[in-house]
Amino acid sequence: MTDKKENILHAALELFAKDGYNATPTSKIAKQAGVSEGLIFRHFGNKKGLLQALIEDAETRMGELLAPVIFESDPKMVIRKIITLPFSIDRSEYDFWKLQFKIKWEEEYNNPNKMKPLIDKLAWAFSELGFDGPEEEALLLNQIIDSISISILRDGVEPQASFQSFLLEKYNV
Amino acid sequence: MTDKKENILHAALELFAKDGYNATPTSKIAKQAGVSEGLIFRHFGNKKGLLQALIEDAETRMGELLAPVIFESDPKMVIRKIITLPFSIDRSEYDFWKLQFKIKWEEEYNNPNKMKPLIDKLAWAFSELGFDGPEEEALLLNQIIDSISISILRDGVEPQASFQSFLLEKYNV
DNA sequence: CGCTTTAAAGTGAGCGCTTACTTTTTTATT
DNA sequence: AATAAAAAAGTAAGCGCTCACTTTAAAGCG
Repeated sequence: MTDKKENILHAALELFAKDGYNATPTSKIAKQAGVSEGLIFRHFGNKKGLLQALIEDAETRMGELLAPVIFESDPKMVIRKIITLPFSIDRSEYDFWKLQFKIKWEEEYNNPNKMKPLIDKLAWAFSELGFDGPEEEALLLNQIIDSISISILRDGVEPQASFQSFLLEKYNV
Repeated sequence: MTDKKENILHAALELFAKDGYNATPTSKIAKQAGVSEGLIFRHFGNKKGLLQALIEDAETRMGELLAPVIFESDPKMVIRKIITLPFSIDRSEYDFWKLQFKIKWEEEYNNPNKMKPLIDKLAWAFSELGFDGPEEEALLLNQIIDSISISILRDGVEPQASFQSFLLEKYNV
């Protein structure tokens, strides 16, 4: 990966996250990346290809982020780890995750089943802990995590340690 | 409001909700509305004005939807009504609400404080019911409602009566 | 090593097309 | 015929993308 190629990815990420994919012209990306417009197309084929590269990158990272939860064997720790997750996103990666959430609203990129393995794991954990309706609990917690992430990324809400504690206590983990 | 003006609003709503604002040309809106393109600009000035009209309409409707919750005096009923809300959205209005949620990702249209009155009311209800940390509970429930709406509108998840019951029981309302 | 050849990376002008919006022409109504 | 509403035609800017070309890096070889 050359420097300029990475510059393009970085600029595109920032602009897509802020203004949206369709509202961001390739000319603007090139300008911000300090690169000729043509180079975008040499490296990524077309504008969609550039977005695709960002998405694939994200899928890898999402997998890495969820791995410690999926492979955790202590049910309490599963719940604890998933609750902690959105509060531990690094600021420098906000744009990165914001784009992922934003893109879910574009039909062709949204895959509601992507979270299935996580939800299954949560259901298992709740079941182990003797909750009534572990599937429903899993679904609910997944949605809570989702919505916390959204409030942080979209609304710019400061991640509140107190709210994290509140959740940890609520689930007793 | 003439018929054609309403046709334009209806077509724009559908297309904006499906493809997004920027990806929807006015020519397509006109075609779907069975109207000449110029008429859009006669009625709404410009494309943004058309979007604005849809947003203003939504704000009114949102107020109407939340009024029964805000003015409810029984704390249990406050919780019950807000939980029931996302499950009672009429299918014919999915596009309408989908657009509202989609638009929150555009910085200039997102106003995180819009839900303040509702959250305050929920906090009051939880306080009345003797919950620990009523503010946190209010925030949490508001986010749950938000994420349920999203899963229905964005992911096309069928509203599950069983999940609604699960929540009502969980909150004992 | 030095020299040549090939390949890869990078440039920027510009093309064809679509877009939001405007102006002109037609149609309908009183 | 006069006026307003709608349709049709037109415009200019901006878009994604191509392409002919230059520069830089890598590979082949005596």
